[in-house]
Amino acid sequence: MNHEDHQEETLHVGSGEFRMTKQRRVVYDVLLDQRDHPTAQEVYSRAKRRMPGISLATVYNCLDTMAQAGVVKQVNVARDATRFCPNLRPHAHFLCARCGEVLDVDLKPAADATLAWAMPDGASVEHLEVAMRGLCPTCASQPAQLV
Amino acid sequence: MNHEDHQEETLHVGSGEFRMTKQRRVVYDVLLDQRDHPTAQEVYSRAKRRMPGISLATVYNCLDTMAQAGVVKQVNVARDATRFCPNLRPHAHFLCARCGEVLDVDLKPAADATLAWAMPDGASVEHLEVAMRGLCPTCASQPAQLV
DNA sequence: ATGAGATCAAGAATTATTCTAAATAAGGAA
DNA sequence: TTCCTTATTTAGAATAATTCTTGATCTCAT
Repeated sequence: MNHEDHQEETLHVGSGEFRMTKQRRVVYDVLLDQRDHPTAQEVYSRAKRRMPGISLATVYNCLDTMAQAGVVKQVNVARDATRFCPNLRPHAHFLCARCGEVLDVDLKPAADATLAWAMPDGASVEHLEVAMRGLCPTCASQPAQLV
Repeated sequence: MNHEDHQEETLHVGSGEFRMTKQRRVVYDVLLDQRDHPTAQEVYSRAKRRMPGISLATVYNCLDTMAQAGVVKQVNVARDATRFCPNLRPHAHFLCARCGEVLDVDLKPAADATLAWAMPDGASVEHLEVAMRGLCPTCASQPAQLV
């Protein structure tokens, strides 16, 4: 008998644990295959190409579940929709004001991102999110836009 | 003739310039008087006590205008409503996961917050927003919550 | 005083996200 | 297998923050 179509794996990563269902697999693969920090809507569009019946609610559920489990990260660089990324290294995000692209910016080896900040004595930081805006290398080297 | 009631001042601060109208004055004073990073709704509630006729749309407009002008900062620590603060020093924000309070965290003197990050070559950073979550000193020193 | 442009008010519209309820799928036990 | 319990998915309604629209009002310079 052939198990391949129905077998699921249970993943233990980060803080949580969750079943890798078909839908979650698709959503996760979407994030892995094109690492451009898509929004939930964008993930939904891409996921539908692979699994036409998938629903937007499910995409939200999957992203949420995986974010809880620590398998993907939620990214907020602007005030619009939350974006998602499967990069688990400690990193910041850089939104290019001209082209709109979102880049990962790695933490330098052995660096401590909180070091520059005068943390209140006794505070414990569990989570850090760094959002930068500016011009990406490509756009910065381009002549100023005439519009 | 008495000018006091109608006279306006024009402020030149940061990048922009704007007229300090009665409504903007009220909104700005609300931010100055209680520096707890209120949301637009919260600013609206407080502003109405001083100027009952003010509208929510106007509060949004005022906050937006002043943010553009660089007189207040928009703060995004969680995914919920944007908060506002009149602190113009370079600083990060710390959201206490237990009590919900938002604290300002100053940049250490002469420190560079981007130093810890491996910025792509040639990128120019115009804006940096740092959001931390964890336990504030008060909550961290409290015994663990039973519930 | 007057006219142009900025600002304000009220409510409708938009949009991201969450919630609800019912249907389906999965894993374990007999 | 077959039955049972629980988790997941789905579709659409509900929520909530924010933006937009329109007409009224205010300000400033003339």
